[in-house]
Amino acid sequence: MTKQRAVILEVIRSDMCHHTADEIFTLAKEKLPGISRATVYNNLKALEGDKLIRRITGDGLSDRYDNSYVPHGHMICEQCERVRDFDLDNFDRLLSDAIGSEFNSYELKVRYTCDACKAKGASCAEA
Amino acid sequence: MTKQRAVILEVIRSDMCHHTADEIFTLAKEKLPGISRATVYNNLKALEGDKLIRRITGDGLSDRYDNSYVPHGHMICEQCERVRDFDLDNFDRLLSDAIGSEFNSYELKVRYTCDACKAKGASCAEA
DNA sequence: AATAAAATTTAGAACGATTCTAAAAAATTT
DNA sequence: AAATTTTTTAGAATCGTTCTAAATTTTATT
Repeated sequence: MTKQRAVILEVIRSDMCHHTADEIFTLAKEKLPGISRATVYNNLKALEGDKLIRRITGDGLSDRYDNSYVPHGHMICEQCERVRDFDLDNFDRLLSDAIGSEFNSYELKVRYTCDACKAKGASCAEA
Repeated sequence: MTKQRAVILEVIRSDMCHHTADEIFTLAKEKLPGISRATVYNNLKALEGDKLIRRITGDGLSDRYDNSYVPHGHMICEQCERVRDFDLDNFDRLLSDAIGSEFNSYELKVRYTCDACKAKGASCAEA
């Protein structure tokens, strides 16, 4: 656990936002100005390997990183792109029944419009 | 509906595989040798806009295209990367209850090891 | 049919996110 | 403290996708 890795993990754990690698790079640089982009990517990969974080792929945009490794649902507002977590009861069982096999992991993303955006605009940083 | 678009749609509908843009480009070129990569991308976007196909993002790799627009689950073998469809009963209802809101679409991907790969290797093209 | 206007195609450049590379620095082992 | 291994750094390279501008095709108008 180098100091770079510690800072990166701290950034990811410091709030509930699901940051992109680039956001993590920017935030980490505030605490460790000399840090390199490659180090961020290296450590994000290592941290996921250690099951400390989880990469969320496929908003079509950049990947994001979740401060929990345990699979759960993500609800993504199509207006503000804010990502929230949610859970489904007994979903693991439901899934393995549906596919007729054990599985290694899953990814569940729901696109919707959040309450805030139904009225006005908002971004993850704001609320 | 230009002849390029017709060929692209035909390629996507010709089998159950969930092809990448590049695979679709290669297959389309067999029928229309002069076709350009940009045309494939343009038409994939247009076809999704017309709700004739659905883009599947985030295997970490290239996006893939589904010959159905209706959301459903995808089970992805981690060995051979073959993608299969599956459905969950009443999943729309379950989801909207879980997130406490209506939603626009969802994406559900399960990573597992398919039966074929539990024994040997296999690719989408083979079986 | 001829003309004009609009939409589509093409080839390749540009782009953004991520990965790779090689050298320097830091950490660990002996 | 010397040697070995791991990590970091900066920037180049890569990959998938989007953009651009010119050429072509299609559609609409006479």
